[in-house]
Amino acid sequence: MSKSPITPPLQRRERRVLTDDVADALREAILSGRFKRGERLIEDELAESLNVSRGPIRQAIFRLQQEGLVVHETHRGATVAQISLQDASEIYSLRKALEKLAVEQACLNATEADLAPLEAILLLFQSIPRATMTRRRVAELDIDFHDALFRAAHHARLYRAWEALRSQIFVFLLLRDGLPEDYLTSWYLAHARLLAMVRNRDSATALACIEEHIEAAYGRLKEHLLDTEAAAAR
Amino acid sequence: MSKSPITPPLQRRERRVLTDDVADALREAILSGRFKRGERLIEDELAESLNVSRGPIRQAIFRLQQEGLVVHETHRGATVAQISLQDASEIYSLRKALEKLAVEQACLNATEADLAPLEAILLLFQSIPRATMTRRRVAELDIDFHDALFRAAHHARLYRAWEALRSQIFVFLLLRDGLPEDYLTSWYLAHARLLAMVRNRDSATALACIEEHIEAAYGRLKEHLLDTEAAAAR
DNA sequence: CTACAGTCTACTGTTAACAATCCTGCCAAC
DNA sequence: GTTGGCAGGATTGTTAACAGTAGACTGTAG
Repeated sequence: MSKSPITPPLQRRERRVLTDDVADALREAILSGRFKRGERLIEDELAESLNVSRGPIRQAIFRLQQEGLVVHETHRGATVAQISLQDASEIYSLRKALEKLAVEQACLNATEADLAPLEAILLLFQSIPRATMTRRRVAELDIDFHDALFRAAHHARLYRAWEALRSQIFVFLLLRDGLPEDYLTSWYLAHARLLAMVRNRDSATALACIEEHIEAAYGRLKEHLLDTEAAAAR
Repeated sequence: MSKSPITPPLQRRERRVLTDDVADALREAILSGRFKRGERLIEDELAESLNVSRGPIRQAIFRLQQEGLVVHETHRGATVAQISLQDASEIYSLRKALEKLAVEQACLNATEADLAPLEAILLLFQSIPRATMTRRRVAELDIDFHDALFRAAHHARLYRAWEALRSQIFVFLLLRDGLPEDYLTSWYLAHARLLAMVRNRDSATALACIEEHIEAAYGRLKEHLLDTEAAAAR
């Protein structure tokens, strides 16, 4: 996920605190694969390597647990979360429910200013030469698009539920490594269509659209997971 | 919410830690109204009154924030969350989405053992003399019933999303203070019907049922909030 | 009376030392 | 060979002291 480009004007600039930095660092380390799945996160080690005391590390770990990137057991410590087919099923079924609500609410509440970021992401996507496009870059744009959609819904609790899923979805998006041309074009079309429908306040069609979109994403993911699983079993 | 009566067998008895106790104490204090809405939670005070250092208090506050009972701002401290009509709308729209998914998944995954607690709660409800029934007791049974439903869905992430809403819903259930006879009977009927449908794996009807149930609950709540708001304005 | 600057206090954020728990490896007993 | 203690080390949970910030308070000038 890229840092949000526009800081909203005249809003109380929320102060960053050590825990925030630590959480960002750990999240990045996990997402970039520097920490392997299942690896233990030892507070002392992290504290030393990040030059911080254990307090902020501790809080950051709890935050990442809430994001689903880490599992923590009392007196046993934290480990990087592992993902299974079952997890994928959970994540995408919940995601579908949340995105449907988001679309519905966005159709009701979104102003044109809320939709501008979605438009901007699509334009940005178009402006990037296909040759320089990386899997990671697409994943970031994808997450940013949906993030903006959830923001446009103006539903704080829904947004927090989405936050608990977001990083886990990002992990999935990074799994595959090919970037076929037809994926890029269909990515653009699907998102552009969705935006148009929300803009038209066409709730029913938008709902069908997002549902299909998420299901397609899950289908591709599942296929990939089954493939790699089969390959690993060999 | 009453403590769960049956501890599941052969499961790693998760050790309780100070943070857990503190979180429970604070939650109880908020739900019982001992802490008023908007009241500041001062770490030092709480630490002293609970005879614990500030560490566990801190963590407990973050946990309650995640449950939506408390809002926390950097360098400013935590306050007990206040609820508005807008919040009620958010909570019930999200709740509807989550419960629909829960019902769907429960129809797919629930074993008879998962449904037994639901049955038990209904029996318990019947066994309590109407005269001794309190608003709080009904609220606890209500939350417990839905909690068991979410458990029966066998969907860890969905359950965590529900946990982030549960206490807030409980607050709403405690708001009104009358306990009309027809409310009690319709409560029983609605929940019994829902259970029967899940047991029959009748996903479509169960979905319609839960949707109606949540919408009715929201309708009653909204009416009440508008009433008290109007009364306060006078 | 209002607007503004500087100080002061109460509180949160951070640190580092202390206590409790879990896990490992070892050894003895059966 | 397997089971059951029993140290010892590694790691988390807890505490208490230190550092930094936000908001209130005071006093002064316009």
